[in-house]
Amino acid sequence: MNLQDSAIVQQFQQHCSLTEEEKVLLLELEQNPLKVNAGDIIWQENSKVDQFCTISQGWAYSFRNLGDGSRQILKVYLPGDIIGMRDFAFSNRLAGVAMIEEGIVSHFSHEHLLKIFRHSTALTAGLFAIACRQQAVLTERLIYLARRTAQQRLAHFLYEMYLRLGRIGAADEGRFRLPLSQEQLGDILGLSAVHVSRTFTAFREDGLVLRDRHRVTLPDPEALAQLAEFDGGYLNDAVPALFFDREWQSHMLAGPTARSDEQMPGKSKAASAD
Amino acid sequence: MNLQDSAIVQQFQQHCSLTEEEKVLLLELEQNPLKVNAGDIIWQENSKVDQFCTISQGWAYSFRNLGDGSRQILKVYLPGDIIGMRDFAFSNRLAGVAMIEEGIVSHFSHEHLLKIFRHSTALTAGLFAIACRQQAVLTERLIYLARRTAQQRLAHFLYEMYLRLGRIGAADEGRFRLPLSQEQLGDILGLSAVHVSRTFTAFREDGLVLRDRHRVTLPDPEALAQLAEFDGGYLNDAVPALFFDREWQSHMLAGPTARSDEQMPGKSKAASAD
DNA sequence: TTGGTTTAATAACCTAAGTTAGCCAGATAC
DNA sequence: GTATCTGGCTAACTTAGGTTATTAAACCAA
Repeated sequence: MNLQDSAIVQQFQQHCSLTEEEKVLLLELEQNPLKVNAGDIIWQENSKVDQFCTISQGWAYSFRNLGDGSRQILKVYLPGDIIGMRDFAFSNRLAGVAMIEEGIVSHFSHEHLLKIFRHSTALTAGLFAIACRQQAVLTERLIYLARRTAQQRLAHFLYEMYLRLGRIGAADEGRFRLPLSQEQLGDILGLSAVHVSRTFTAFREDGLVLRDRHRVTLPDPEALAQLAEFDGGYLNDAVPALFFDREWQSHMLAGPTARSDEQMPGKSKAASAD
Repeated sequence: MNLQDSAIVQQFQQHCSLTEEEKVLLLELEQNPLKVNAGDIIWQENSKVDQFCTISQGWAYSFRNLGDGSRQILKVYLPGDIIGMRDFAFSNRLAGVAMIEEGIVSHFSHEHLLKIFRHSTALTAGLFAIACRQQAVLTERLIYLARRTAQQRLAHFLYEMYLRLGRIGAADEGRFRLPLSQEQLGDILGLSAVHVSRTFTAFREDGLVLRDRHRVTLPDPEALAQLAEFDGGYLNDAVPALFFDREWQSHMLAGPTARSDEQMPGKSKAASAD
């Protein structure tokens, strides 16, 4: 694993220049790559929290099995995402995580996270920002699960995936691969599989979404976004605090002890680590 | 404001011993107390993110106004909570915050948060844990908004408030004050006010919840929890990482430079900062 | 190939919750 | 005092989405 291959390093560098030490700290997160198969459980609900994990290939999702036999999918993870950081505050997992398709994951420990906290304020702020972004994504989902129609929910999800996939180069011109069954989509959106099917049929008739198995085409992504009342603010924003922090550091550390690559990025850019 | 008055310090000390420097860092969060009235807007949706805020008296809530004129309440804040940390990663507020009743809030800056990151790994981990807990609470809400009936939603919310209020000494024997109108409850639970009323009526007939204006009585809180399929794991858990960190520090810093109050708490206890 | 399994489409029917409206009880104002 | 307003309760009606079932197509294993 070198610098260019690391999706994590790339994400941090989108909004913040990194020192060599910081790059090493991040690369260590991907030190133990492990090949996993479709359907593999990364960890079970209620299992002991001993480590976190990054995903560098494949799709995964976190889920909760509910008392009535149904299931809620909480989040879909794409390459470059950090999995399970929420469990930092808990001794047992609040949700299970499973692979949607085969891929590569790397485990890292609590201790490593604390090591980052101790050694780099910038990375700490970055991780904190990632946690905040995850909360924002969750909040957005909460709103549309609570208040929107099935069409809006599906439209919102598809458009969000379109944006996320676009950022990692896995979508172009409204086309992307979506390896999820309608049952899984239902578990994401709080809908029955039957109603997901009905909704896709309605979208097909309106020419909003074309779906052939796992290939999805959005002829007019913006129309979909409008239907979903999609407001991208929660995905596409700067991290002002990081920027400020670098300013502060270079101010205080100016002189022979200042780090070598301490330039300000012209304009801090969106992070997609969620 | 002295040590004993600070709800924030108390919360951190529930699960981690603090050095004097750390206590000062936390106390500074409540340096600028401001009296606010019922209905006052702390900040508006989309306004610029310039600071965060702690609440030491009164209730508040965060909300989003939706396109169709409806509104979703995202979170209810009680004394001791930190408000708006999620916005750390954004330049504009994703949600507004308003007071439910009069109270006291204290603003603090981005810069102060970074100062904490720089000066105390323990506080950083604690703040990170708080952010994780907030995510857990949000996740729980997402699940019941997506999957549960109106009765379960209301039962879950009431029981959660009962636990949170109990922890700050504002509930006893199933009785507490809940200064929320049925319309506000509907905005929290994704229900119409009419249906909230119907659900309260059903609970009253079943003897599960008695409500007189803002006084709520739960004759049998556990029955309510069972109805809601309430699993308290997301509220009541240790923060193992903090514990580990102290162990590490005392290991490395042992000797004359070790801090004075560096004892391990017998058993780390739940934090309620969410 | 066959037969089994998963996934998807559609129809028929059912139910939980939304909507609208009317009414009453406390507050608050004049 | 009376008028007004807000919050809450109930009833009647509507609707979005759930449930069950059937069929067909795609995929997979032997």
